[in-house]
Amino acid sequence: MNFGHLSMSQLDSLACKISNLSQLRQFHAQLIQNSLHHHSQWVSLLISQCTRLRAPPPYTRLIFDSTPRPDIHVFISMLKYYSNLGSAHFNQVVSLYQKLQCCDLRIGTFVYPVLIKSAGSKGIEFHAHVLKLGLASDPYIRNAIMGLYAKYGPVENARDVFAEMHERTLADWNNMIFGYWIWGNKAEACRLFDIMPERNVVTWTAMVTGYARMKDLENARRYFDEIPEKNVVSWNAMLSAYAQNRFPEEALKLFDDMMNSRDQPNETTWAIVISACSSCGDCSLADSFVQKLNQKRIHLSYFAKTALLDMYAKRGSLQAARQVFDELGVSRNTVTWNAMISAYTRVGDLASARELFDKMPERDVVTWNSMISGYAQNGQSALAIDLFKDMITAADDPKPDEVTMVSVISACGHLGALDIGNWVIGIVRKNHIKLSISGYNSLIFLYSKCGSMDDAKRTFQEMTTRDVVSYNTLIAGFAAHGHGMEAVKLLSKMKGEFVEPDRVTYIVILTACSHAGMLEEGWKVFESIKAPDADHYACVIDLLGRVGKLDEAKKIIDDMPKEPHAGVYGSLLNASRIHKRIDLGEFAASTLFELEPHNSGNYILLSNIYASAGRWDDVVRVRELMRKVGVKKATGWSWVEYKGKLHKFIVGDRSHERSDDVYRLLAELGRKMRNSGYMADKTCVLRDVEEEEKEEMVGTHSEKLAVCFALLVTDAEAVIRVVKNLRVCWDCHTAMKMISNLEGRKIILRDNNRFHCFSDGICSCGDYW
DNA sequence: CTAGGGTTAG
Repeated sequence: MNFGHLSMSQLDSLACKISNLSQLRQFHAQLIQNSLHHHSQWVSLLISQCTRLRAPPPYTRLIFDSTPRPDIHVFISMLKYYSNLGSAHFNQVVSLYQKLQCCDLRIGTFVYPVLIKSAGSKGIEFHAHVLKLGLASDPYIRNAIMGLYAKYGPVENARDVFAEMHERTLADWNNMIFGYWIWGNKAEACRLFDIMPERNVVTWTAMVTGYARMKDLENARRYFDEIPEKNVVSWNAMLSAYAQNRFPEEALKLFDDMMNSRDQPNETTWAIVISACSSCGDCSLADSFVQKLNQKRIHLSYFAKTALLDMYAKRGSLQAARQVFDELGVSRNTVTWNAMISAYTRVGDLASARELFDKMPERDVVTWNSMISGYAQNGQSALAIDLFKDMITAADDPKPDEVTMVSVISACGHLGALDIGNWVIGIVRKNHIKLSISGYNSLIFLYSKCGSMDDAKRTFQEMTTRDVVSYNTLIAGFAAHGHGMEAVKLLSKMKGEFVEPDRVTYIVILTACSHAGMLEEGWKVFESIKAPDADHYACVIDLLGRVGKLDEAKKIIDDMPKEPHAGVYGSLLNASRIHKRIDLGEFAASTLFELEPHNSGNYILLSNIYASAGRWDDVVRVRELMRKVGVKKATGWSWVEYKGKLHKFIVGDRSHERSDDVYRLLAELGRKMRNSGYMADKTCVLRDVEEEEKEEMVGTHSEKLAVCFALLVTDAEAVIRVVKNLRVCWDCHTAMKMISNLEGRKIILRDNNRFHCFSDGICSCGDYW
């Protein structure tokens, strides 16, 4: 195609026929080829097509930036483009405005409404600006400002501007109604609806979305059915009302009605329908839709394709998701990238997620949150915190929001990093981030995991509304500290406040009872569970097993209505170790070797049972079995927080800068221990991984390294807080008692199970006697 | 009117 001999009006009608992005790109290429891209009118036309086709921001911006001398129409079409995107691109808009001022163009007042609308939630920042310019009384500017306050609040400002208006357009009424609904003022919205001089389909649709927002689907439907002349938007509003309120089946039923009406679905419709399928969990239905769309050769917008991507990702078809992502090419926007990143983190592929994260052209809060929570949820708390630090130091990047903070606070909790946690809480305060229930829950988690139960309780009490997670988290904290009674009390408190316990509640309550040795209370709770699952059985086996009722425990396993899983036999094996029951230990272990042959813990437990009975041949046999199967003893990390940094240690690792001092102190402590009569106990065998450290005391476990580091750097009054990511074993526990006694220090060790408070050679936990 | 991110248990 050659544009050279086409007239302007011919080109214009050609541009309006463009129906997708690749055609747009061809058109663009043709303009460049014919050197027409220097002409503002063509650029402006091109950008309006970008708006119509919802082209991605980087592409559209590229078109704008490649224009040597944009005129006012190019600026306006670019601003309109941003205002149509819906999400705020404030920085871009500001830079456009600055550029506009530099361009020595005559700026008419008609620019300001567009400018205000295009800046999204931050458009209000232009309010002061237009006041300063003395333009605030311009009717069009007033409309824009009113609409903005209606959308982003405070809605009172919108009301005031609305009240002072001399002439109100239908759009003003609609905006005001829309604003009242956004801010939850149903009464005012309905009042305006009743008194307004005329209504159009937008008005009715605003009522539908308003009621949907209040989750009042019946009224939403009532208004929907009354709409005199529906359009696609009304249908879409009702469809998404169903989809977002978890009635995907209703949505799909309505979609059928829509197909039989004179309104045909548009791209938005497809986005809603696809996400409805995705939340339905009905893969085959979604597939049949996609098939139908392909057959009819219906073009899906990048919006709908992002929904499709997410649907594939949530169902676990990562390749399909990636294919959609790749096909989107230049049409990808931030949301597409974000959806793909979270698709990867969901399956634990952090490397692929990070690769995309680093490659992305523009990152928003959700991008950062996806990556940070990706790390946090895959056990990489330290990386989550590091990335958060990057986020707040990066100049151009978005400010953290509540979701960010929830992930980061939780990460600090997992690490037991209270100093870093407090620093994070300081950032929450400084940035005036309002915490919701989840935010408070993460605080309770942080405090519980750091041993500050008073703060955890205080946070819990400060909450005006608590959900089941609030209770579960605090109960889990009590469980880890051995506070069984407080846990049980909370269970009745939550019932009194009509918060329904869920399966996690029962797990944490049973754990609490078990740790506190509260057999009767625990049993009562277990019996009250309506449909106990295998996890609950594992807890109750642990409860019985710890107090020595192993035969009863075994009988319960035999009579279980459901198939017992590894956790159930694990509880039995552990109890067999505590009570030296070789018969049951062998039974449990042999089952476990079949269920999870690569879990080294089971082999270690069994060999410890044999060792405690002096059956060394069997110990050797288990060790050989491990070698044959190819399992190695798991090695765990331990760390201490010192001066806002985590100092991590692991068996055999000497990379820490104070390692030489640490090992020297360790040797010295070992000598002191032997002199005071401590003998390496033979019950802790299978210490192969620690062979290299034979010369030191009983194997050098990571927690001993961490404690020695803390002894070196902290003063004598400070409490030493160590966190280990595995369960502390018996001989190390004994060593901790000795160290606390020898050094006269209080040591708090949190393993992945519970708290151990050592002082004067005694530990608070009742686990190792 | 539409797509993406968060808390708890063993």
